[in-house]
Amino acid sequence: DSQFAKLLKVCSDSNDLIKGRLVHDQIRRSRCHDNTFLANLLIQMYGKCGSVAEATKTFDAIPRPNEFSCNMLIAAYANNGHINRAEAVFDSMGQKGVVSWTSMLSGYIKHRRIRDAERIFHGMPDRNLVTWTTMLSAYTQNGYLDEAWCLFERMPSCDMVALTAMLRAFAENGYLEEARSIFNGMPVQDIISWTTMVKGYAQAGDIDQAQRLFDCMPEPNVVCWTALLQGYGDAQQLGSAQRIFHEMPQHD
RNA sequence: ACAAGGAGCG
Repeated sequence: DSQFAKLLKVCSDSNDLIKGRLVHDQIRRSRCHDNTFLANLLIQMYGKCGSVAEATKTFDAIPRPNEFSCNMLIAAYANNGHINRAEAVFDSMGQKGVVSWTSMLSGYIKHRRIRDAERIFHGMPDRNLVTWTTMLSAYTQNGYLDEAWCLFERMPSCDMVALTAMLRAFAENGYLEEARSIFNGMPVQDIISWTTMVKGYAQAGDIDQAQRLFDCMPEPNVVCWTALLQGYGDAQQLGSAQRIFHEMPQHD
């Protein structure tokens, strides 16, 4: 059954509904057919693949759904435009943990219901780092830089995810120095924060600074290369873009 | 063992 779990995660990650259904068939015919753990992963897989009907059916077939089952279903609904159904699941839960609350928060944000998100955020019994960062992303992804910074300053703790979200918000709004100071203040920069900073310079039109930072990167991956390439494209420096394209390790 | 938050193209 850990093999099934691995297969289902691959299907989820690659949005492969066809393969996911095949795995589901295999599970049904195996002796793990009543395994709640696997059923939960099936809900997740169907949700990621956009099949709300099958996610619902799988959930309904679980004799005793646990908190994971409910949270997977909430996410499946919220991510596929059924916020009202997500609410119904949420309301039906007896004990609502911080993950359930945060999943609903995330659902409202994906529907751009920022006011509802704020209401949930302030009304929650508990908030953890993910909750705070989810609320932060509501602001950063919708152009509320002041609100984002205000929330960021009040966060009890933060990590790479929160720092990178804030870094991007500064960069996108033209505050490159503030973005850079977050970048420099990170305990250790990872590939995503590097790419976000490079992209920030490129978007601001400072392609030279983007290139300089890129040159300092320990191990640029294809995402970083593409971001830089796009920066040269936007800057109309097609010669440099071509050079970058040929310098890329795997240019396909 | 499984759930919620951060990067480019598609």
